[in-house]
Amino acid sequence: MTHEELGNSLRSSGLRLTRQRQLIMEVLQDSQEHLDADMLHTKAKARDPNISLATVYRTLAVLKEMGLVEEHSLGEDHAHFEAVQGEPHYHFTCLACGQVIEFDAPQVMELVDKLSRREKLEITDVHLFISGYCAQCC
Amino acid sequence: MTHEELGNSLRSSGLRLTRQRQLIMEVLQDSQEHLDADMLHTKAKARDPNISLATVYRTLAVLKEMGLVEEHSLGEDHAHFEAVQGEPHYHFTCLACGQVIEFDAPQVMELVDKLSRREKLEITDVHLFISGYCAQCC
DNA sequence: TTACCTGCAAAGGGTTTGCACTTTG
DNA sequence: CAAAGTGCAAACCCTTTGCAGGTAA
Repeated sequence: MTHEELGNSLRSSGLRLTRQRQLIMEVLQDSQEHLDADMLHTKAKARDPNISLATVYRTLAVLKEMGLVEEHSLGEDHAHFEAVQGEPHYHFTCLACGQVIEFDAPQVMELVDKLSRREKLEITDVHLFISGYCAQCC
Repeated sequence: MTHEELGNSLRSSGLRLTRQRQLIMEVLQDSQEHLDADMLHTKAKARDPNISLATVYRTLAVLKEMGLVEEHSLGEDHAHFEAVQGEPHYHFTCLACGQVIEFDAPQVMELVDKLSRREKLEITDVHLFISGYCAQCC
């Protein structure tokens, strides 16, 4: 997602492309991990020392609403965020070391499609989250 | 789960069966909904006006640890709790009316088993959570 | 120019904890 | 009786919000 693409997406919703919004999007995209709001804030401050945590939260809400960012509860008491990639995928978290393993599983969307047809649901979000202990920590 | 069964489970972990713990377990089992801590506290107070919210939280932690209770994040900012039933099952929440639909899906555990073998994981928890709009709210 | 956005600091709300007292085994 | 559990209130921590000043379009 380029500067222009982000700007267009925002403007088509009547929103503005600010320095802070672009920075937060960049940090999310540059990061392979699943950042929480505080880590994101820290990384963003490295490039804009004045950016506030409130802006981080407000921007995450905007980006989520636009479908550019996903929020996950990875078993902790606070949220983690991730720039939306192409294919849907899911997460395993090790309760000992905290490592997150991503995996895909097309069966999940098949199952969800069946369910939504059967129950006439309009699905907006699917989260499959697994926790336990990884090979190193078992 | 009877009084005696709960007592045995607790004692085998070096814990005690208190009036409060039994009450909280009973309220959870009698309830079909997915109660949050506050609703559980309210229902428990109907039978023991002195029971505190802190005890509810502490007891939920104990029951979770023992595998008798599951905690779910149903898309809200606070947790919901449910006495563990026989078969694993999953949840859909309507973003408009808040209704929760439970469904089972054996494919999920198949998939999880494959993943755990491939990655040599020891799985302790599996949560599949779907949100969107139900037939009435679409 | 004028909405919209930001930073700051304070408020909010669910959850946890320290402590003195009570209760279980 | 000793160890574990409870109630109360305060502390915690993540997240949201009110407001005055700043900024994109």
